[in-house]
Amino acid sequence: MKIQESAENYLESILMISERKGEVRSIDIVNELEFSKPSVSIAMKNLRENGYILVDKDGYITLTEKGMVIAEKMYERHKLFSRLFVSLGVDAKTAAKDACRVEHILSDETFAAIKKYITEQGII
Amino acid sequence: MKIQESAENYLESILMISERKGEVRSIDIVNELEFSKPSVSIAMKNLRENGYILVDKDGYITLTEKGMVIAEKMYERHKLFSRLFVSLGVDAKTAAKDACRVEHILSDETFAAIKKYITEQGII
DNA sequence: ATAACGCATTAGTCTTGACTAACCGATATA
DNA sequence: TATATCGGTTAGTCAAGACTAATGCGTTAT
Repeated sequence: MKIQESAENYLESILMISERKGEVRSIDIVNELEFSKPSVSIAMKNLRENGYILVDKDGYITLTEKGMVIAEKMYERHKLFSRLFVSLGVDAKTAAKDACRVEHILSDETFAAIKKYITEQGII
Repeated sequence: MKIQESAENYLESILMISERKGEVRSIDIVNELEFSKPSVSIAMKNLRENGYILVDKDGYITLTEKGMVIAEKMYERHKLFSRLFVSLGVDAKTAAKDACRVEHILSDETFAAIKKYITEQGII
């Protein structure tokens, strides 16, 4: 089963929230992403059933190894593109919004090439 | 009505085909994008009904002013990103595929910033 | 003249991923 | 104790955008 763009996004959010506040429940994701409770509930059910997250009896969510791999990949891309766009003069909010879309669609090859370039050039 | 990503893609293809072979019918788009005939037929119906294209009695398609504006915007972005990715060392096919996705999702602001940078740096 | 082909369309289906309305169960509070 | 709130779930809906199967309809070839 190929992971979908929306699933990648949820996993990334779980990682971001857990770094920020230490624990993650569905309601935190609702507030973070501004999706409805049912939307998040159904997404968490799918992630759980496919082995990307664990949910304890009190509703606290943790990433599995498999989920963490994806979350970290997306988070790295997100940070890189946000910073890149801002350093090119884009407004922080727009940069974040664009990064949030771009991060999911680029091939590994293209991402690696961009990363290499901006690292070598010392752009960010 | 906000134009959708898929509509932008069809308009861009119409422009590319018309530059390449002078005339465009639905079947040319089928061959170009490798979608099914019904998918293209329905898409053309929507573009026609929303004033982005004209279709004559023999099925030949032309862009309206409104359609051309979008087609050219996407085509410019496509060319810029393809060339950029290739110049960073990405395989041409992958570069084209990634450009084809990125071109639709970036804000005007971010695209302008990228364009400015790569022009100033003489990258492509 | 009839069969075959090429192009377009119609009808109906599927998946992704969002939504609202309504409800459940636990905890907190008047 | 009755009720309100909070977090979560179930059921059902919607839109975008693809698909297949089948049909219509000129044109070409037998």
